[in-house]
Amino acid sequence: MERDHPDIATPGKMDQNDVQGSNPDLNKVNSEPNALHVSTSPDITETPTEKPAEKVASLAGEQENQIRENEENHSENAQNQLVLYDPAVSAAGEVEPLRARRNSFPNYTSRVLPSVGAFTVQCASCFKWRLIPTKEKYEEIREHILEQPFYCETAREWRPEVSCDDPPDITQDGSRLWAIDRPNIAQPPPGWERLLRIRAEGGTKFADVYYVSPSGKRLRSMVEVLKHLEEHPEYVAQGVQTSQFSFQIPRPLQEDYVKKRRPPPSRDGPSDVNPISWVAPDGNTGLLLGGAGPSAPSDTAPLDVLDGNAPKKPKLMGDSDSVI
DNA sequence: GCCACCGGTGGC
DNA sequence: GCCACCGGTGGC
Repeated sequence: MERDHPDIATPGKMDQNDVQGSNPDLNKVNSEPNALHVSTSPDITETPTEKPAEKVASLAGEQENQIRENEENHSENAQNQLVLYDPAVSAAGEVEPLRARRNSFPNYTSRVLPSVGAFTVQCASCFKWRLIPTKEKYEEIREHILEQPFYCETAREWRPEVSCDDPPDITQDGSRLWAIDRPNIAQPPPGWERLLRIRAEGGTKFADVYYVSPSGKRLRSMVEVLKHLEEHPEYVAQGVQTSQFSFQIPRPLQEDYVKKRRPPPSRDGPSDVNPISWVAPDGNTGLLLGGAGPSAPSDTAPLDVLDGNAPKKPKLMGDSDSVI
């Protein structure tokens, strides 16, 4: 945490259109606990001639409208928001350059998967989004977001002067993909890493979570975790418990990011899905994920937590109402 | 041969 | 309808 990332997240114009500030609806959004935002680079499909960055940019533009609609129509609850930024766009060098992702081809990119670019959490009081400097800090906040709501003052740990009077660090301007994260997910055990991998748009699933053990083993389900712990009693001896693992994935705000499950074969009915009707999904709150990138090993997404305590709803979102 | 990513589905 | 889980495989 030393650097604030405001810069990261601000590539562009996001500050200006503060959707939040001017849009009353946003407040509603705030009542959502956490949201994640992902930027989709995936769509960027081919066109070898174009550069990734450009594509991303244009894509972002398209999404904007959609997002706005969502904002307007919906006011669901976002719980945690993550913001990711697309490295390609923002040029961030921050995170590690480590391995190139599988889809990054040598020259032309045929597709780039989105990755979490930044983590944000919404202030429970003013509802502005504050970027969280590191994934670890984000995970720490997320773990207790319901019992310990996040406020701008909380960010003073890394930004001494910040307060609700300051403009938001990031806003939903359509340049990123946002997703809603789940609140209260345990931090991974020391030495372990929880990775969130965003899948390409149009697939059957939004993302995958996996854990990397201290020895580098990737585990993709609780079953695998259990098995691995059995094979490595030393971890158990160190205090590692299954309750420290969660494979819950955030949900994209863009409703059609994930392909719907097969359209029921109705016989005459237009079984075809109509591409365009999306109704406003949920609020827009959320997180943004960025494009893949440099991000390294962990591309997880940052999350932002929003308020766990929205004045209005007594229950936080959560879980119970998952989705829908 | 490995493994990151994706699809598909059983079970709730 | 959702999601935990895992098989398959393209691309390295």
